[in-house]
Amino acid sequence: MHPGTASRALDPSLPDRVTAETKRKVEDAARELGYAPDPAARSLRTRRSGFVGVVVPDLTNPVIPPIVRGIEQVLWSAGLACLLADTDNDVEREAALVAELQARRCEGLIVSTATRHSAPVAALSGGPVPTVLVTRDIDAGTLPFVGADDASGVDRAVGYLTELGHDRIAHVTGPVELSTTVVRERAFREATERRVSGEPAPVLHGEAFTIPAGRRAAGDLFRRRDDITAIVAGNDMIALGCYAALAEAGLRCPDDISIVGHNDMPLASSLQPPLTTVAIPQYEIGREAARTLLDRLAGEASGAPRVLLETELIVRGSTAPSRAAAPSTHGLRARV
Amino acid sequence: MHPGTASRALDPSLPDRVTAETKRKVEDAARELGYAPDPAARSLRTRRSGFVGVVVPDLTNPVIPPIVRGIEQVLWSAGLACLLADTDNDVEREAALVAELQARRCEGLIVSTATRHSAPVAALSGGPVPTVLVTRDIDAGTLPFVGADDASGVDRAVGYLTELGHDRIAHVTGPVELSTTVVRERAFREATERRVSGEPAPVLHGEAFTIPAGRRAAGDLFRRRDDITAIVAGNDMIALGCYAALAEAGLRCPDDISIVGHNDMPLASSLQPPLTTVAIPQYEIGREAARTLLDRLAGEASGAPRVLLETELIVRGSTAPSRAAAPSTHGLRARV
DNA sequence: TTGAAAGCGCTAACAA
DNA sequence: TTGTTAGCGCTTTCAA
Repeated sequence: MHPGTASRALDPSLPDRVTAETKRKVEDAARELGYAPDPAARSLRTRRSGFVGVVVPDLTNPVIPPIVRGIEQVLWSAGLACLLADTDNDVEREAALVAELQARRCEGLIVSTATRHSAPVAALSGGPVPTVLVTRDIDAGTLPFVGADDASGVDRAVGYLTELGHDRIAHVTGPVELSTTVVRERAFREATERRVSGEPAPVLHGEAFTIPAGRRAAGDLFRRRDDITAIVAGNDMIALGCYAALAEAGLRCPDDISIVGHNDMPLASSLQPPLTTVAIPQYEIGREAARTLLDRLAGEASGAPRVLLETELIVRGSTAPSRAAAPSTHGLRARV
Repeated sequence: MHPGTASRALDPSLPDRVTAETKRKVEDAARELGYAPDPAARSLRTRRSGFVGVVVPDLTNPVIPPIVRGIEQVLWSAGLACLLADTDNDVEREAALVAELQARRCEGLIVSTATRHSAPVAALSGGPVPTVLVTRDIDAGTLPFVGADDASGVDRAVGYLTELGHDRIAHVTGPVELSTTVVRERAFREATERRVSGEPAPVLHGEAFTIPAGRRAAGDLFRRRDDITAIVAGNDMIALGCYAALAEAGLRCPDDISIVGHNDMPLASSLQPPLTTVAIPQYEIGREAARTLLDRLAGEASGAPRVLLETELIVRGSTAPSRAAAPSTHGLRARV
């Protein structure tokens, strides 16, 4: 038996390069000897490493794991393994890990970036390793992006609130360094401009997608305005921060103020009150990002497309008709 | 310049194999040319792949991500990359992924197994690839294990409940296929046996670590017993299931029944009531598992040690003094 | 259809 | 200390 023949027999991509007879014999022998081709040698010869790098900002952020699962699942079934790298939302770490992943000859990269300004990520466009961005875009817009259609989700949220009679709606955002914040904020401004008369709706910036950040920003909001009857939160953690600020201000949700979150993270329905939120198809986003990368690896696509998957407004207990609709009990006015 | 010399200059493990002068020259040239050694060729020569496989049962399970982060962080700083594989709690998938990871020549494996009976995982012991189990052990006990000291955590939970005057305590477990369930259940039986007089405390089995499973099991419990005043839940999701079953039975937590969870998952403090729970050091468990693997890779350890990290009882709002302490208002008796 | 041979890029052993 | 050489295990071209 000759190594070349064996190699041919074991290669499933070109069948019938050998006799059925030889093929069977080779396979039997391989099984008997517990033989499996050495990936390093194969990789050296074929110039393909067989894995892709997956860069995430923080695995502890509840939006991320389902996305990673989706990615991982599609990639494994395409015969590719995932090298996982967590940047901890740190641009320097991100730069180091991206470099390391390239040095390891990943065939492709799927990145959820630390910030929309990330230079190391932007530098990937036009480079040798095909890259797809997931959930978090960069300003440059030069790389393929797969995420949720947050804008239409926010628009629907604002629409729902106005249907409930709210006309004093505020937005408490996440960190401005993230594209998700920018997109949601713009969508909020446009939606309120279109649907609510009067002066522009207030927008407060949280410095992170965390409960304390949301609480601080919402606290500021309540100190400045006592007429707000509804809040669109940058995400569900921010919404939880709003819950806390509300409680501190002696207000109740949804009786005094309605709140809408974003993402429909796990346990959103177990909170008190259960959170009305814009759900994004996290798992499907991951799968689609992986598929998009596979297309590029196959050389079947180019450019920097943006794939936006549909969102859904999940109505739960944190939203209710505005009491401001009846002017005499106008929102927070009651307490001043 | 000769390739051998360059290779020596670039190898940080044996310093001073070359002149400082040559070393500088080589490094400059490398930088200028953007040269980085090809990992496949290096791997082929050195017989080291430079990565380890990380097998998880479900990245969506809130206990897992912090552990993976810990693993990933320690491993990266040791120059090893993580190949991530999610088995979705499926033994066949687990078998396939473990095989694939071995075929890819992982230097080591860190596994959180799908079940404590997993044959493919058990087969890893004594095999060529060093393996460390994390959070979930196998019955065979033949592999190194790193996890939390659940037993003492459960013991402390039961102790705390008895201090509050509870003497009718039940346990709603997770799935019996997991070592965590077995350990916690045994600890519960021993603790109640030691601290509570009378007949053995009731134990109900949930079929998964999910809210519906906890709800079903707790519902069964309430149908069978109306004297229970406290529940030790198999984990926090089971505890949430208990919340639901409680509400359905027209009971309140902690007024009628106290509940203690396990893990202190994210948002446990945001639930209503905030969940009293046994916290496990998830991140540190991951780090320690990675360190344990590194020891084996360095050949500095053998055997199958069990490393148990300390737990902590976090007291929140789901536990309160037993009303049964005052016999006339004895727990659930009030409603029958 | 199969055999033979070359070579992917590196590192380790040996020679100078 | 540096240069030279061989070979890791595979795939692929070319020849038979």
